Amino acid sequence: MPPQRRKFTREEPESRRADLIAATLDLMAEAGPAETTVRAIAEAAGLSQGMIRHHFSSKEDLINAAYRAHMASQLEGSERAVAGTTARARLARFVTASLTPPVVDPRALSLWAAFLHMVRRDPAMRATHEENYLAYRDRLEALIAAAFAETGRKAGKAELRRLAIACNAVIDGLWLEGGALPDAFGPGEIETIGRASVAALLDLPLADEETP
Amino acid sequence: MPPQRRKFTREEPESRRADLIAATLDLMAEAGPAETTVRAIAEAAGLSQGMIRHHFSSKEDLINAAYRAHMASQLEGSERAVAGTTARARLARFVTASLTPPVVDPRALSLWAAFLHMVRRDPAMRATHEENYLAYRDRLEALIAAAFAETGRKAGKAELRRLAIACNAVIDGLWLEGGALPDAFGPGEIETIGRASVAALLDLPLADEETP
DNA sequence: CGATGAATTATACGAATGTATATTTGACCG
DNA sequence: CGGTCAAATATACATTCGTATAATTCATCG
Repeated sequence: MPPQRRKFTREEPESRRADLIAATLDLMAEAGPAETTVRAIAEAAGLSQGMIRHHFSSKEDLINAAYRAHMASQLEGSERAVAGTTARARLARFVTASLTPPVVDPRALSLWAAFLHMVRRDPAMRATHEENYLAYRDRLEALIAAAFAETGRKAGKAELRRLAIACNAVIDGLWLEGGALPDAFGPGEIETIGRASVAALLDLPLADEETP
Repeated sequence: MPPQRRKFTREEPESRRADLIAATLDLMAEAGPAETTVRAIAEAAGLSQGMIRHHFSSKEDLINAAYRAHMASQLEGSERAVAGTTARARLARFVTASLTPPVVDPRALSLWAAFLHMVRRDPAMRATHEENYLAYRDRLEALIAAAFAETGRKAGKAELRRLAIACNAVIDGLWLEGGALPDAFGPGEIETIGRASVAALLDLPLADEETP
């Protein structure tokens, strides 16, 4: 009787890569970077550990791919459903989308912390990070400028910058606190406070979200 | 000729513990948790690696002690120089102190990220964390309430809570961005935006900081 | 000044990690 | 239906980690 080997089915490399990336993000978020070993990743993906280096050139390569996938998903979350008839409505929905799951999520915060040190050190990851970060802030600044223009408000370049930084900060802070202490807020409380805070910072009434 | 052994001087255990804690925080902030090994800590402290388990019961014990020391230092940073003649001045200085080094610092952000996963898992660290976090928010809410009372403003309990959350969020967000991208802001810009934002959120003019 | 003992160094050990290599197996094709 | 080859498993290897233990050395005290 020969020693039994695991049965398996052949899959497209792309599909396996996606599985490994998903398993990496799960572990990174829930167990932390220290527990995210190649063996743990392979087991979480239901594969043998050789698959990491078969589909990726190294563990670091897999981590980088997982980071890119996560960032893309986050950006997509903020961009979702920003449509609206007026600029103020678009701004309001942008804020709401940025403060709603899956953007605000313990998992997202956990991943952000897990990746921070790697982002600091690895130039490729750092580039990905700054790119997405500035894209988000520019998007916010453009929405603010449009809302101002719509209501006839004038704002200098410097003032616009300050307001974008402030709005971005309150959104980031709520994102952070909502992810760190999800039970400390009632349902919808974070989004409500976020919209009200942006309105107060801009001195611009933001219409309540329209039902799509 | 006997094999030469390192020379050393005896120190108070308390002093050695402090050295090891400082080395741990340095490594954690600059190299990340993965590089913070007992050997690296001992080398950074200029000691041999046996000292970790001689002065602490385990590496985890040392990490916990380092975390407590860091949190105490951070809280002290926010509390510094909150004196002032009026409640509004005290609030303004509290905001400023919370957005000035060493509170706002890439190192502090790095440490926060490094400790996040440990805080999630370890009940003792989690208790330390929530204690300090809520102490900070309560302090902010009390300062807001005092500033309102001073100017004759009335605010319900729920409104006070929402405003404290919002102010806390903008401070946290600026803390995060200032630590993540220190070069993206001019000197004093973060504090200025922080004070202006809190003033806008509360609809309460905050006097510029008085010279002490 | 020699004995005492804790502080310190040095070394060793088992477990776990990332990587490398060898072997097997499933699916497609002529 | 047998051959082919990449996908997949299994195993081995060197390194590093936290921990444990043995061997020294500095400082204090009678």
